[in-house]
Amino acid sequence: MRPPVKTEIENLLSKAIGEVFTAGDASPPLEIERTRDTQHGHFSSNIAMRLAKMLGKSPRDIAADIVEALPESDQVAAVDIAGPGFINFRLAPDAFHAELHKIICAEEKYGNSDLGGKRKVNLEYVSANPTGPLHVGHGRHAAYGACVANLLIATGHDVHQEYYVNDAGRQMDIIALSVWLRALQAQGQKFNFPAGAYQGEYVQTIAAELGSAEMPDGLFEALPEDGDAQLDLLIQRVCEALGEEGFDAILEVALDNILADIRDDLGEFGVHPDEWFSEKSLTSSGAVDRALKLLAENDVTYEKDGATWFRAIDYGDEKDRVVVRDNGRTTYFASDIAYHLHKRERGFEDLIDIWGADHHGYVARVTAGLEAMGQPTECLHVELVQFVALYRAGKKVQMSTRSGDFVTLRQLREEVGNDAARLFFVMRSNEQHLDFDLDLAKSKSNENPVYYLQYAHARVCSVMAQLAERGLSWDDETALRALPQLVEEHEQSLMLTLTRFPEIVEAATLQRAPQHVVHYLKELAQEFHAYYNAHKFIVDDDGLRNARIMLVLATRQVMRNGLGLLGVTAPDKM
RNA sequence: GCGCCCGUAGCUCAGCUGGAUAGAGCGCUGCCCUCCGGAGGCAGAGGUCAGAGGUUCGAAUCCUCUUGGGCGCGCCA
Repeated sequence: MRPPVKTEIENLLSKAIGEVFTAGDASPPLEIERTRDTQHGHFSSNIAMRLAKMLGKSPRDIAADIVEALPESDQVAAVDIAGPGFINFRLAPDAFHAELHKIICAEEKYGNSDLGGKRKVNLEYVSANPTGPLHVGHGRHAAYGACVANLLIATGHDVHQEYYVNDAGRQMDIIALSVWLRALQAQGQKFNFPAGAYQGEYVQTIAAELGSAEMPDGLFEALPEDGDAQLDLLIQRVCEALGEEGFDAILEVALDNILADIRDDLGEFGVHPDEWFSEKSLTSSGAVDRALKLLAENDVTYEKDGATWFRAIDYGDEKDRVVVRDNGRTTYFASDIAYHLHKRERGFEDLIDIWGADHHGYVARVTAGLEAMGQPTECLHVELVQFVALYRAGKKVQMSTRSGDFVTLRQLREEVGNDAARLFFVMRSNEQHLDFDLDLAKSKSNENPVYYLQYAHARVCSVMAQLAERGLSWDDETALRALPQLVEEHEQSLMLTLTRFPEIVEAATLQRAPQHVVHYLKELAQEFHAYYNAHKFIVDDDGLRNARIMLVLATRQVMRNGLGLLGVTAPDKM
């Protein structure tokens, strides 16, 4: 299969440059861009201007030399020099026709590439604490992460998607305590439910599964004022009353329930991690101890105030970090560096972490940990996702995790549907705050981008149905021969836009920016709708009709592929 | 106080990791089906790219400073 048009131009250009400047000195990287205006052709290179200083010649002279040395190509119709020294390429109609054919043949694979070269990538996202149902913020993480995964897969990376389950630590103790207390209440025990415990209704649902619970004597006696200290004491007393095993059993019930709920929720949302990686397993497998030992061997830990500290400052962090507390328990951070080391040991070249923006201070810490354990810091890529604010009737919906008063992902999905949720979550850059307009997401109007995109797809389906109704069918041989008849401006620009898709996928992947795909699809839909309004596709002329149908089918294919990357369905009818 | 992110049309945002005259959608003004789905399309008005310096052939984009907003600075996870 022939290379994408852009690659063809790149090849031509680098050949020409190699011929003109045989000297092996470092030349600036080739940059081929789409022109904004077709007045300047279709592709443009600034290479002559980049070389000007190095060669001590004027950009336009250099450009002339390069153009002179440019090999012939049936894909290029014209090359000229413009402005300060741009080399502009105008593609031959043939190039577009070949690309259209390629779209039709490649089907769902159009846009895919081997950019990644089977590189092993570990992508960790969501990783919400299993202490309650996912809320809308997690939904954004899920949608974004899944899109990045789709992009990486489409561009030939070997992707492993992971959800890190924080099933160890104090938060889990608190959820277990919360469940237990609710179980007591369900049996008629009267007491004030602690403010710091988990308030959500789901806690009572889980408590109902627990069956009978017995109130230990003096459970609430002489509790300290401080909320945290209060919880810790309660946990300690319940632990004593039930025994370690009894308490763990409750914890397991809570964990299983909540995790099952999260798994279902994500599954319905089209998000399917390959692995649910348990934090606890890092301790039981000895991975944490190994990491700590490695740090000690590298002489980057020390003892102070009864705790073990990691010299994070030496690796660019703001302060040193505790890895083993004075009570002997390892910290969350210790698990996390062990986890990242473990990922590397499993053979992943790139580790992509998707975290909440509130974790940005954590980046330096984990990077420091990896480096101190002898790992290259470039292997870690952290993407931060900013917060989501919901708007209903123009007003911000108040949410607070603490009081259990938050909108869950499931509620959101039920209200606006999976497609709208998936699209809205990735419409904006991940590092930008997202204002999620619930009314817009629900509206069946042209303002709603979900409908705008899906409508373009459905419209093509409708055209095909109409074609069949008239007893006609599409024939690719006829279409191929007749492609030169597609001379209308709408057709030219639609073809041009279609050929950009692989470049968009590539750019979106490299920048981990699915919103590029969204914006591209809007543009494609816009051009298609304009074309639809301006011209009839089902015309009497056999050739022209088939050619137009081919163009429209290619549009549908790209729309479908793009929506697929975003995790949004492409319905035939709406 | 220190660190990270953000500031582009009235509103919500793009701007392809330095390119040619800064773009969409909504809203506003005026239009377009005897038609394959009007859930659509066309045209117009609307900008000191927060501000000031700098880097260079060239800056909304990169670097400093100022300013406004968000977030973070635990032996929590």
